[in-house]
Amino acid sequence: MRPDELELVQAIPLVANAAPEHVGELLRGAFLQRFPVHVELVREGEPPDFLHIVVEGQIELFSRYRDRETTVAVLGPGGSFILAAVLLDKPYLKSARVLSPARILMIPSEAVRNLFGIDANFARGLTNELAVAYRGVLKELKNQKLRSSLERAAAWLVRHQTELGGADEFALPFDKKVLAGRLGMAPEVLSRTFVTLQAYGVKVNGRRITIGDPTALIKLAAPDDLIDDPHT
Amino acid sequence: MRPDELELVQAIPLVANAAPEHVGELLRGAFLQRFPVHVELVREGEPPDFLHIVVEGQIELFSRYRDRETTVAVLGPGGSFILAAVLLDKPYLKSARVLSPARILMIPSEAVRNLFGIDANFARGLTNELAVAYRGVLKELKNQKLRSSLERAAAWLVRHQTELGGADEFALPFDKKVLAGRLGMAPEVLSRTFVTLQAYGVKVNGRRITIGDPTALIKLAAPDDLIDDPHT
DNA sequence: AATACCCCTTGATTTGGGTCAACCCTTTGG
DNA sequence: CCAAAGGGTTGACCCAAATCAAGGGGTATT
Repeated sequence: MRPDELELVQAIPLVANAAPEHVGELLRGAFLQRFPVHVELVREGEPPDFLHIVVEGQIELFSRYRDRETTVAVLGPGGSFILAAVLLDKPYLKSARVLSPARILMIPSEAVRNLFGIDANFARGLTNELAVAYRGVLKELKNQKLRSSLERAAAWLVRHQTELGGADEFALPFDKKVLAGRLGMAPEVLSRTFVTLQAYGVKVNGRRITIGDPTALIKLAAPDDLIDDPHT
Repeated sequence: MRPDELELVQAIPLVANAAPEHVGELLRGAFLQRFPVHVELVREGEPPDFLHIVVEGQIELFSRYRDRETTVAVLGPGGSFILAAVLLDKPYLKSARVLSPARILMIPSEAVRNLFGIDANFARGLTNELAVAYRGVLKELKNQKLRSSLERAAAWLVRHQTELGGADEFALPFDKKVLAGRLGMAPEVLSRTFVTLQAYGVKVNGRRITIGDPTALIKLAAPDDLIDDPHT
């Protein structure tokens, strides 16, 4: 790994948690690699060779069953995946593909497990990350079981808007097809949902979204910290 | 805590992971308490005062949103809940109620967090538990998004049967109403689902279930270790 | 410049599952 | 012994969302 890459990698919170004298050990067998769009990084059912951390780009996590497929999450820089599989040394439960050109830090899973036993601070960091991830999936499960498609879409818009600082106009971070998967609906349904949302002041033009009447949208979405807030 | 209770509690895996000299500290402020049916043990949104471990009985974990409610999981002896909330010191994401008379070990969350930093073995145990829980919710999310009601019911029967050692006749562990919630469908739908399952050799008489044609049922359910197996 | 491909939208139709209401049966309690 | 309450089933109906099919519009390719 080149010096500038090393610097980049050491800035990642998970890595930064490890004591300086341990970082070398952790990264000895690690790669920082670029991947083009559409590449499938990991496939569910395989044994966990590496812990993956997104440095750049977007990664879609999804699962297959019979002839169906569902998106579980979309990760951006800073996101890590298959942490639980690495810690338990059990097969991946989901697959991952590259959505937009990405750089991924791949740390051998054995190195992660070893350091976990040696470096308490690193272990603490991993566990926190895992706890946050746990709560994330749980929120997603609640989102799916408790809300309608329209509510999910509205809530996603509200949350995304606040994450972007509250600007009343912004661009979708990925294709509508992917968003539909993330929200748990067919692409056609998302299309119609956007039409319905016009009545709540939402204007859609390609990837550009305008929130014309935040109050109305929020009333529809009924955002709930225990479902939507990524930090609660 | 009485000596016989202490013995019972020390046999719990999570507790047994702690070094003997730490157990006293962990249990100093702990309770082992009995609760009658219907009691709501924790309510979502509240701050996490205790880590809860089920010693006896059944606990339903559920969430509310608007006027809806959904069951997230049903725990038996050995199950722990709200571990992630305790570790992060963030509000509970789900509520818990007693389904059948229960004994619960309640450990002050601060004691858990303190010992986590001191006792590496205890920390390892907690993290493993958390990782297993993470994978559990993720499987449940896949179950919901990838399968139909009929498939979920069939898969549940298959899995429950194998967990009971493969007997072709067994009793439902809780009310059908609760099972319906767990499976993510209305009680009426579960009723109709059981009727449909007759064509696959399933006989239902009150709580008694008979699996007449395991092959047919398995073909319908298409069980998948990455969704159904609690240990994978 | 023409073609092919992909993303998205729109319409028509189907269907899985929810809701409402009536009823049965069992259990509990006065 | 009867009433009340709660779990469960069944029928009728409705609605949200999936599916199927066609077509529009942009972009990349040759």
